[in-house]
Order: sequence, then C-alpha cells, then structure tokens
Amino acid sequence: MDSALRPYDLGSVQWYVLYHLATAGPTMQRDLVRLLTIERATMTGIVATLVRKGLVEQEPDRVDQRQKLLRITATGAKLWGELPDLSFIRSVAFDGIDEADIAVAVRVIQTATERLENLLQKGTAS
Amino acid sequence: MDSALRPYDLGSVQWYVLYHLATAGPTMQRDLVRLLTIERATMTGIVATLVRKGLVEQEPDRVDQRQKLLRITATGAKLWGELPDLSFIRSVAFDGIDEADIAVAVRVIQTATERLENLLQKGTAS
DNA sequence: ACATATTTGCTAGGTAGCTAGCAAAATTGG
DNA sequence: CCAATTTTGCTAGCTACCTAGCAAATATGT
Repeated sequence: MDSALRPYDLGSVQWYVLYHLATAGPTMQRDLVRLLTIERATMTGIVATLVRKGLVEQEPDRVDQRQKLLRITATGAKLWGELPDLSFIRSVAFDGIDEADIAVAVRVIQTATERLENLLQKGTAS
Repeated sequence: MDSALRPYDLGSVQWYVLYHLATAGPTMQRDLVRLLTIERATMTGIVATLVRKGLVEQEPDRVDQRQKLLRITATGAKLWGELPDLSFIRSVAFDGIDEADIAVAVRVIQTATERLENLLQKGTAS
C-alpha cells in the first residue's frame, strides 16, 4: 500500500483517514482514533500532516470544544478522486489460495492476537 | 516483546542484535543486515543506539575497511544475562492451537508475502 | 455548587521502518 | 593498470507507531 501511494505522497493511514472522510463524511477525530485503534497521539500527527497538506480541515465542535471535527477539503476530495483502486493488492496476495486455508489462517492469527492483547492489558492494569 | 523489554530500555530489534552477538559472537554489520532483512540505514540507527548505550562496540575490519565488526561489550553481556526468557510469548500466543492449523497459517502468509515482495521488486526494477 | 473524574487533543521524546543520495573502499573488466 | 562498478555505512528526512505527562473542557457525585 505504501508503495502504491508513494507517488501521491500519502501513507497508508493517511489514505484510510481520507477514505473514511470521503466515504462517511465529516467525522470526530476521537471516533477515527477508535476506528483505527491507534493512540490519540499518533492520530494527532497524522491529522497534522493531512492539514499541512491542505487535504483535511480540523475544527472544534461547537457543543464540546474538546472534540475536533475532521472534514475533507476540496483539494482532498480532488486528490481522492485521482487515487488508483488498491484492491489489486488483495488479489495479488490471496487469489487462488484455498478459501478454507485462508479462513484457518485468519482464525489462528486472530486467536494469537487476542491472547497477546489480553496479556498486555493484564500487565498494564496493575 | 517490546512491552517485555521496556523495563530494560530495549526494543525488539536491539534485543535481536544483542541476542546474535551474545550467541554467535562478533559479527559483521552487513551480515546482520542480511539476517534481519532490514535496510542498511535502519541498521545504522539501531547500532548507533546500542553503541550510545555502551552495549555494543563497532570497529572497522582491518582487511576491508568499509565493513564494521560488531561486538557485545562487558556491559552488554551483563545486561544480556539479566534479561528474562521471552519464550513465554510464543506459548501464550500459540499453545493449544492445532499444529496443522498453524502450518496452514504459515503457508498462507508466506505465500502472500512472497507474492507481494515479488510485485514490489518488479515495480522497483523498472 | 463545587471538588473530583474523565475525556480529548497536544507536546516531547523514543523505536523501527523506509528512500535518496553521498563518500570511501574494494572489485572487476578491458 | 586504471576507469567504471559494486559494496558498505553514513546522513537527512520521511511515515507510523508508542508512552508519559499536560491543559482545557466536560461530566459526575455528594
């Protein structure tokens, strides 16, 4: 993904934020943090980059002034329209592999990931 | 891994470098680059960090002065001795999961990864 | 009503990866 | 033998992730 997006000077997470704003409309920054399950501080940096490039606007909510509403700009929408379809990546990676095998792989990794996340949380909770 | 190593102020790649130097003895920096399959520039940074902390020494080879030999220091060896066994991570993640399923997962991911790497190289070769 | 909590986003500083381009040293080919 | 190429490590500058700690705004509990 990063490689395909390099010509447009975008990283994969920047792409996802743009994708969400273009598709689902203006969104609260904190909701996007939850969607991507990254840290608030990480999102701050990504949004700052997108704002610097003029692709996204950030404005405080009128009701709750802590929250910031993110909106794609005209420039951002234009760029979004020019981006290529990235679904070829999935095709290259998985086409022709047995569906059942993929399902097994997903289950194994999901289980392992959940267990490790569990462990992490317990360690942190102390 | 990062989480388990945080108390020792080590990242996972720093750990691996230390592991290799403690286990296999002094090693050429460029060999380590190949072992870890990371970029030379990335290795430069990691080695710089380890040298700054006094855990690793870096000295030019007498024959080929481009190459740098990496060696664990006394301080590094001491720290290495104090580090906990990290194999519990693998146990937590995979214990009890069917061996055959794990094998399938490995194959699926290996195939997908190889295909994507192939694609990348072709794109770069142009 | 007001002190205490929580939520949200920020800064500062760290790890781990990348590319591009440079310089020095070593190797190779005519 | 010497010019051209390759190898090695470096710097500079980028993305993307993290934690810790702060400040402002809001919510909550007595």
